[in-house]
Amino acid sequence: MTRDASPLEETVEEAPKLGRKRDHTRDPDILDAALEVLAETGYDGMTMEMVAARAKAGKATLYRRWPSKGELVIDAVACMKRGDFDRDHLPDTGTLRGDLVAMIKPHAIEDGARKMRIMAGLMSMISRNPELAEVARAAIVEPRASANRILLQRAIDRGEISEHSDIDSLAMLSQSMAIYRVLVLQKPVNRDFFIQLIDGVVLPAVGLGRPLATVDGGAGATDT
Amino acid sequence: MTRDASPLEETVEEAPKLGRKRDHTRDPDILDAALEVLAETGYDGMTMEMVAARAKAGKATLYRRWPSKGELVIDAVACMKRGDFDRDHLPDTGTLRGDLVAMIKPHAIEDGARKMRIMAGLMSMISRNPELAEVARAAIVEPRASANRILLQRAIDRGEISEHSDIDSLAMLSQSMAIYRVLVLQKPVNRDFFIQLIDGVVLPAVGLGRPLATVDGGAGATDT
DNA sequence: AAGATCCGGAACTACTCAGTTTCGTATAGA
DNA sequence: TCTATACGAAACTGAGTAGTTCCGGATCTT
Repeated sequence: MTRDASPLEETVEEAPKLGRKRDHTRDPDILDAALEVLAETGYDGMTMEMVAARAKAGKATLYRRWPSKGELVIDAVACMKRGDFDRDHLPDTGTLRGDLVAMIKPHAIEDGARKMRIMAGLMSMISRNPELAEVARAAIVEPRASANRILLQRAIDRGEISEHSDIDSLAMLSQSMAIYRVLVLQKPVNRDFFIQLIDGVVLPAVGLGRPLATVDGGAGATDT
Repeated sequence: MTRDASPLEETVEEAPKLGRKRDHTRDPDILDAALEVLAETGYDGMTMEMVAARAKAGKATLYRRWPSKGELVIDAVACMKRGDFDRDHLPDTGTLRGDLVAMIKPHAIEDGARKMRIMAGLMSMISRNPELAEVARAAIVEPRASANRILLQRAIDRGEISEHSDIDSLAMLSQSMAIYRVLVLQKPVNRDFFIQLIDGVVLPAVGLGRPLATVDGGAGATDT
């Protein structure tokens, strides 16, 4: 887990007297490689050799930095949190539907699909490893759910939807349906799926019927 | 996969000339044991020794009947289809809410939770084994989804909800939220959760507001 | 250039587990 | 009772992998 050495040795660690600096510059490559392999083969299928090969590193380098496969995986999953939604740059189109539709960007879909594949590979481990469960929740699930929560709360503040809406359930809804669709049904999660989900479930659930016969997002959404 | 022998040997198989009949009476125990271990440790964590020990059988007996671990698992998952909802004995209370609430029985919740644990253990395998994916879908997800579809269709036929409701999405909704809650959020899926889901998401989504302030199911449901 | 440190590669150990083989026993039919 | 068969137990084989060790070379600092 990229843990620092104990305070006792730390003075030694932080004073590289001579030679090359302790840069650990290969860490990002290794973590990325671990995520790739994880998405492709799952936790049990992933071997340290695969990760090393993918990162063009030596197995020894991995073990110099992480004490075990489990710790490497936890670190890799945790570092996924970077590069997610900025809470300050969420869409703000003036309508809930516009905001939700604006969240559907090719990059977001692709990123979400990758995270779900990783989640699938971790599933059986997650049920038995609380630390991994927490890290995965914080890195994969929470960012998107909290983004949705913000959009819904804004809609309530605008008076667009009832203040009694079950925000927590609704924030999880799109993610849970997407996970279900990808992992269980093995069907693609694309723009059409999300639009149908928004218009067929989410908006009806908050009391906003379909805006304009579902054919086009008439709600002036600046989606791209 | 409990495949019969090829037609050529079948005559031999079905004519046990002497000695004990080919009863394979241990099969159900072994399949049950496999499901238990699967739920507890996942596909990769499950070993043939564990299954044999749990079923008080010998490893050799397993291999006499199934050619490999993969085939045993597929058979075990497939045989879960038995003992699910009878399409003829679904609740029929006269209202959609009554029907949905009547589906929440302790046994159904427990059974569902077990299936989800099994699903979690199969997740990473499912993405890479189409046959297993299909078997799991047919045995675990389809029965419940189709039960919900029937209830929703009845509500449409009664004129209780709009015929434009997105039945397919709604039928999957409770299951996808339950999977999400159990596997991702690691929170309990109990009666309260389902009630809140029905009143906070499903019914609003089909245009039926909360019936009586959510405090009590005033819809005359004969649930138990 | 010299010295210290990190790296990639490869060989190695120890262990787990899928699948096989063997053998003594229990059981059902003749 | 005799015999064929299925069974449980245990030993065994072979492959794969987590984790370790060692070494030559690359790179940075002085």
